[in-house]
Amino acid sequence: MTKELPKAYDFKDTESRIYAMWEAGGYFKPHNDPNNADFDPNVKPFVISIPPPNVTGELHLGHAMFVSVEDLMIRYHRMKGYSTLWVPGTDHAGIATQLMVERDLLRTEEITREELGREKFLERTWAWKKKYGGLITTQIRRLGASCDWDRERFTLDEGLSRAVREAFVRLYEKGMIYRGPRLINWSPGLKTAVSDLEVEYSEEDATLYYFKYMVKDSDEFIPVATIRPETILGDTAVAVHPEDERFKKFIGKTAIVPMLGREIPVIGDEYVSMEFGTGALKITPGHDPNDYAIAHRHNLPIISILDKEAKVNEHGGKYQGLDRFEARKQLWAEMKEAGLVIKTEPYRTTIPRSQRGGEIVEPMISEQWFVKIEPLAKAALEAVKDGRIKIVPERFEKIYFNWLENIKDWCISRQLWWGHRIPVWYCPDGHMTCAREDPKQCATCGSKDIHQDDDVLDTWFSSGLWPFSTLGWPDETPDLKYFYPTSYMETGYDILFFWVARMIMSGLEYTGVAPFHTVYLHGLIRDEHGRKMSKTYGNVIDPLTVMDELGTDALRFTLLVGATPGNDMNLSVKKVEANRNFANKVWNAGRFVINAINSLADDRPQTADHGQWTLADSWIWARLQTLARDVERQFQNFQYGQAGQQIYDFLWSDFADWYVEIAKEQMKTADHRRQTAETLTRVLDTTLRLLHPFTPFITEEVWGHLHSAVRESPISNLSKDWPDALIVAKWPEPRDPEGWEAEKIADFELIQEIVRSIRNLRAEKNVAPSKKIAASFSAGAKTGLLKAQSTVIATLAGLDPSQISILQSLKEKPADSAALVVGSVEIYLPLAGMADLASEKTRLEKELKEAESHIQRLEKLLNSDFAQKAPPALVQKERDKLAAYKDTAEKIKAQLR
RNA sequence: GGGCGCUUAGCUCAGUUGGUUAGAGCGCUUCGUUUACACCGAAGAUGUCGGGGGUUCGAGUCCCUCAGCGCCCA
Repeated sequence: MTKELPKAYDFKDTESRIYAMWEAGGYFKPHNDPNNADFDPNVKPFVISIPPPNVTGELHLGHAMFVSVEDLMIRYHRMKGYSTLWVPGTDHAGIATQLMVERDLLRTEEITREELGREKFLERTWAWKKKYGGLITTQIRRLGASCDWDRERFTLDEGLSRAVREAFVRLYEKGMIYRGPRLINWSPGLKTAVSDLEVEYSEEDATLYYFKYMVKDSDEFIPVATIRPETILGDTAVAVHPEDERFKKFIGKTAIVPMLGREIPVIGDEYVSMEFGTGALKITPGHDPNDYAIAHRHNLPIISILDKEAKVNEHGGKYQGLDRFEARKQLWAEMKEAGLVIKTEPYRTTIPRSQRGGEIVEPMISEQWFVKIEPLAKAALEAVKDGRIKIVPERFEKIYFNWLENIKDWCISRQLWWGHRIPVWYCPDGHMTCAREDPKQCATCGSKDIHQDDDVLDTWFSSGLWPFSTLGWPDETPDLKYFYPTSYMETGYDILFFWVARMIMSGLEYTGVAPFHTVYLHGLIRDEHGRKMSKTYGNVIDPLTVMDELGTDALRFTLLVGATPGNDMNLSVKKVEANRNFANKVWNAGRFVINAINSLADDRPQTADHGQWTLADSWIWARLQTLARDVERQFQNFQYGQAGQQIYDFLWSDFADWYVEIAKEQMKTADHRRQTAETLTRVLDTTLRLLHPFTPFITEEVWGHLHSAVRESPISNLSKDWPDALIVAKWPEPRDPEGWEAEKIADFELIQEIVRSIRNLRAEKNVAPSKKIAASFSAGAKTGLLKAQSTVIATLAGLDPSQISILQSLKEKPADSAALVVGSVEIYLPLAGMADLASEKTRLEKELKEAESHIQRLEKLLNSDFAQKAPPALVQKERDKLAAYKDTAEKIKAQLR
């Protein structure tokens, strides 16, 4: 006998213990490991690489989301028998981590990274990583993540760094990487270039400044408008539309840059819109992408007027040294004095801001490294177009195509210290040496005086290699050979371009195959009213707090069931609470079943073998099989939320509310005790298996108790092929119906309807729940069924079993009784004194009206084209319904007479 | 400017080959402490499925259109 389980599920006591048990049991490791002697290459693997979180980050709901979904995918496939591997790891997150350490240095030691020096700073950052790097993985464990921690990777590990180096050198050797001065997005706050993706555009209030571009040797001027007056200092032309009657006479003339006096040409270009602004455009190729393109067409010089901190440089004349915004103010004031100003007006426009720091990004000419992206993008496009990779939900494929079709070369160098340093060395003559191993001398001239490029690579360059670099690439390791390509890539749609697209490009380029065959994208999590969670707004939900208060399973179930693929979800603690209650329901259903099993050992009479299956037994079994089929289908279609909801409904409504209540009665009879315990066991076992990927802790815990109870019981044969832990139990495979199910379900549903209508009437008439009442049934064709189920009906509807009469028909209707009509069954409840005749009449009239409205509706339907054109089975179904309503109506009418 | 998504009960949302009385959780009303569970049980109320048009025997579901909200790209 096991000892009594507590009334409420205690997740605090359970979760860490269960996780430790799983990990110690080696269940997170693929059962078929290519590094072991007994490896079988024919066993199918299922592999996910984790989206590596920032190594120094802290758990947020985005992490909780992807861990929940991926763990569900992993557990499902593990139970299905795949050799399942989930590769965990973390990302060095260049900018974010460096900023964190810099901030800390400034706060604690009032020292900048420049003052400290590169080497020392990197030492500090590694120390920081050591200190905080384990936090996020610990938190991911708390979510129940069943990843193979022995295979954990970090993007700056030796192996992964080698992969980065290899990837860079290969591209370099193929001529797909180049270095040069180009117009890039410069983040003055971070003092580094950032890629196009790292710039966000926001619509803001700005000012449009109108001023005069004086034409040389004349009093005439061309009016020009700009948002950024300070860029006037870098103008190298004024452009007008060649057809513009107002200005075309100036084409070929010379204009004078305000305050600097520099002479620049007036050019004609069709890019200029005659309607917009003044119709004339100042051209600043050093600080505007469109102007940059125009400058190329017209061979204009390019002047850069800002330095790395976005202060005006030596090209800005007297404004040198001023911050860009300060320069704007001062220049404008002085232009006003010089009579060059026309007007200013408020203007709404899009402002480019740094995704990280939030400050305004400055387009600037700068020497950077780029990847020629077109051939890579083309291959990545093909892989999705021809179906080698499928994106779920499908609509994101369009978004993916659109991005790749318009992609520009990728700026991969960053002026940071924390990251993979660019593997290129320069000698004094400017020769470049790009090598897999650190070179000792220049490959061109042999000079020993070489130094490595100071820049590091974009963090996403290394994340792009993640699915294969984590498996050992570029070495042909057993892991790489067996587990690559991986199976699903699961992540948020917000990094479709940043990460997913780049992984696809890299995978195809370096390994020749798509790195995964399915991309599953989940949505973002918002607060309960759909607002973005933000610290300033104070609506952030901390997953750790939620787990502390309501349990991991409740959080996971909420995230999994509340979301549809690719759609954002609104989360509230209330929802998690509801699912905490569900966990408790699972616990108590389990407790009931275990008690039932344990009770088989007592000395109450029971048959050794099970008797005839009862209607309830058959019904719950049929329902369970339907559930298994539905869940399987939903999993195949990535409809995890739907699957979870159905399991929830089955367990709570069908199993707990109906079957368990009936089982209590069945357990009292010698003939049925044993089979009832068996059915309870089988159904709970299967349900726990189906539920396990959603709520792994509670299911494992309950299943463990169930397992030991069964093992020590007279029905121990049921568990003979159960494994040691649910996590590796066999997934319930769907089976085809055997043919008997529909009838049993229909019969049981009639019983349910009868019970409900009796309960309803009792409630309406305020009959005390404890009061057992008599009942007469006129059951017609259902007499046999009702007789067989009279105990069930009596128990559930609060009838006195000794005062039930079930007959084909009643000669006359019992006096002083309230009548109920359920289909063709009439029920009489002697409620003398409780039910007055007048209200009885009203109630029956209401029911009659309802039945008649159905009759009307169905007759109309069946007289329409529906009868000819709809599938015959469906038509028959409606005909049957009509017959039933007619029967019901007749019986009610008889009552009213 | 282009594209995508959302609009279903008071709130938050499900609803995938179109099948005929539209579901859940929370909230609300009434009753109940029966030996799995009050983190519970029983009963109940609540919807012109954003508006309009179309296809169809049949539309929350497909098509067109309009409106509001949100996101992505330029």
